Amino acid sequence: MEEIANLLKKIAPEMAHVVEQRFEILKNIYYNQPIGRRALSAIMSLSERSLRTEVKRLEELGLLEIEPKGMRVSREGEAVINCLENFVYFMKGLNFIADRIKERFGCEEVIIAPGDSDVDETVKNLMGKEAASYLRSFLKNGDIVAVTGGTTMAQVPKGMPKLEGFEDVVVVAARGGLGEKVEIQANTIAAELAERLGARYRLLYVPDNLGPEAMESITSEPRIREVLSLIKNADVVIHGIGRAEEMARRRGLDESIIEEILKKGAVAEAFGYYFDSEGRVVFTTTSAGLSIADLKNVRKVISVAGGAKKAPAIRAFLKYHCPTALITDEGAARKLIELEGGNPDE
Amino acid sequence: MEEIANLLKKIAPEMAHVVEQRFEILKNIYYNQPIGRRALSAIMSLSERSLRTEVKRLEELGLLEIEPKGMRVSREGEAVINCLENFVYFMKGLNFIADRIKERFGCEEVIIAPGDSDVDETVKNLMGKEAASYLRSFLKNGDIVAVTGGTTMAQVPKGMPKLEGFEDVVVVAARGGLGEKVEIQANTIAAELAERLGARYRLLYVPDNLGPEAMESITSEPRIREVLSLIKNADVVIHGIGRAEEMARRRGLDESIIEEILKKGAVAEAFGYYFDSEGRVVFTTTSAGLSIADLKNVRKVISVAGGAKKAPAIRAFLKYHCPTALITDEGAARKLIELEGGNPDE
DNA sequence: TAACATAGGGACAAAAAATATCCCGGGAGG
DNA sequence: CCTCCCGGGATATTTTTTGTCCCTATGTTA
Repeated sequence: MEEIANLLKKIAPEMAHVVEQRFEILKNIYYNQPIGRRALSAIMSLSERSLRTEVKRLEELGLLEIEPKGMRVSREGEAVINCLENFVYFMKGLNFIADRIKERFGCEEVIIAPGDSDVDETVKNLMGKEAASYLRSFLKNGDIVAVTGGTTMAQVPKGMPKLEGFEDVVVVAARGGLGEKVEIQANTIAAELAERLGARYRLLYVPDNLGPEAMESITSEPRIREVLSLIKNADVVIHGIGRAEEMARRRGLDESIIEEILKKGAVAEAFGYYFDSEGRVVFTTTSAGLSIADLKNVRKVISVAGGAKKAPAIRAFLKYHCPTALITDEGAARKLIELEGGNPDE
Repeated sequence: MEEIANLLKKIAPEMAHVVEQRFEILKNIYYNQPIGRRALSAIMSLSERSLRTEVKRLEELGLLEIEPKGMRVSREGEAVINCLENFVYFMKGLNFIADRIKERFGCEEVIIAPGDSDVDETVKNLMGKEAASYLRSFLKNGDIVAVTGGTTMAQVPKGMPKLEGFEDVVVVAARGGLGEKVEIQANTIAAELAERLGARYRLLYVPDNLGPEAMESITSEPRIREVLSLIKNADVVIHGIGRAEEMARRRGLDESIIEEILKKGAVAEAFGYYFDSEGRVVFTTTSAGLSIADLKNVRKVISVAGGAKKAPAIRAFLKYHCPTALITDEGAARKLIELEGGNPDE
């Protein structure tokens, strides 16, 4: 397949754009159906008119159904979306970019979803799907899986089909820490993922930023201790990476502390740790859960994060610790190569 | 590969067309280089201007070199031609057409070269190559191979690489019959094919249309008898199919006889036999060699014929006897489906 | 050497296609 | 009932493609 994609790019590079765009349109409709032209043209940055001509084509090709309620992708269109994803991957040269990231940072696996989640929310679905299918590829019954929160992480359980045979898997939140919307909290994600896997789950309720005494008293609770011990023995960790400032705000840190963190050059956050652009830990929230030093002992670490804006954060984290697998998107991946002084397009 | 071609046709058929056209252009330049725009636009039925834009693109893509002497395909262009050929096959849906022909006429194998040899002489090369590679796939040392003449058949030895290990193969002309240009006579082709295979060959010099007495005296010659016995025991027959009128003229039949043959509805000729559109034998030239009744006993029969104009002739022959393999081209294959009341494009 | 054929490429008008903009009637939901 | 969004038609404008004609360079032949 890769050869054919390269061949086609050689003889008709325009085709890449056309195919990518149509794929993008189809995908966006799929995730928002039924949707109208105007709404869609707003989501994608495309003039309504040019979207209309494309849509008309897609309808003629039978990939799309246009109803008074809006547009929906046809049965055939769905099939095309699924098949096309891999093809678009090669068409965009993402395999090449993935290889370069692998080589540069030493990851075992790098998976890049086409698109940029900064621009197109649906790309997060793809990342979730990829993370889920990667997890599935090696997960054994009896494993302990720790997960963190975040909007991207929230897509991981959604991308996982209902499975059986994982009754002895335990999914657990990697860190305490609330203060976020419930649907993107680690605990929620852990529960959802467990449900998909047919596995068990354990929740961890430890607020961020407790004082030392309060922390001690909470972590001495037997139920909490039990969960913490699970976390320490996690076989798999799936986690998001955030931009330092954004995460600090979302976690409700004091403005003075935020200022201090940023002054120290923090650009990335993961597990409640803040990293500067060289991958050094510059600040730690006092919360219970997975300690970053434990990462080395974890069998599989899966980092999931995308969006061009997050590229510096991803880069910082990769410099600190190279995960087993990085699941990202095209926007972040291209930017990452740029930050490393390369040109994504060869 | 087939899936990708179908996918591409589904989501961007215009692009598929562009790829086909560029491939066609590249191929035509390759077989005629160095060639100018005007000459090329005459060969292909394309306006000079539109060819010019395409050519410019191909040059920008580095597949083509434009020199004062004319255009030539670059080294990379050659690679693209080679790799793309199979892909174009699926893109044009030729596999689908081939399957339909197989099913309709019961052939074991149908191979379709892209293009139409009526329009583009170079397509005959492709047919020759396909025939050669098919022959190679099953030929055993010790086999007897009988061949006929014709312009298309002449491409079969040219498409055969020099081989070893076929020292005990004997290639022989299937029918006597001269009156053609030497380079497309069965004897010439037999000799050439034998040379490529590293095999032996035997020639057959029996003119067409001898009187009964002359025929008898010739066929009683020991050397002739020996060749005839080889032919009767042929393991493989590779033969062309011609249009009845054209062949009758080329063989130098009397005008009155030609008229009579055509009156009987003859449309096809093979081995010196003439068939009407229903596949009935309506006339036989009196010549020595393979009798058409012997076809049934031949292990492998390979029919090689192409060009939209020949479709009725091919159809007639297929109705008489379904060969093991039919090697034809796109023009003939599409027309064949049409004649059978189908639509080549589904 | 001069005439000739064929090469690529420039220029420009005509045609076609893509694009922007606006508006209309219709159905769903408040 | 009104309002909002839906698809789709109509039209003017811009951009791209296509058709035509001519020019000059280069290599070949008489």
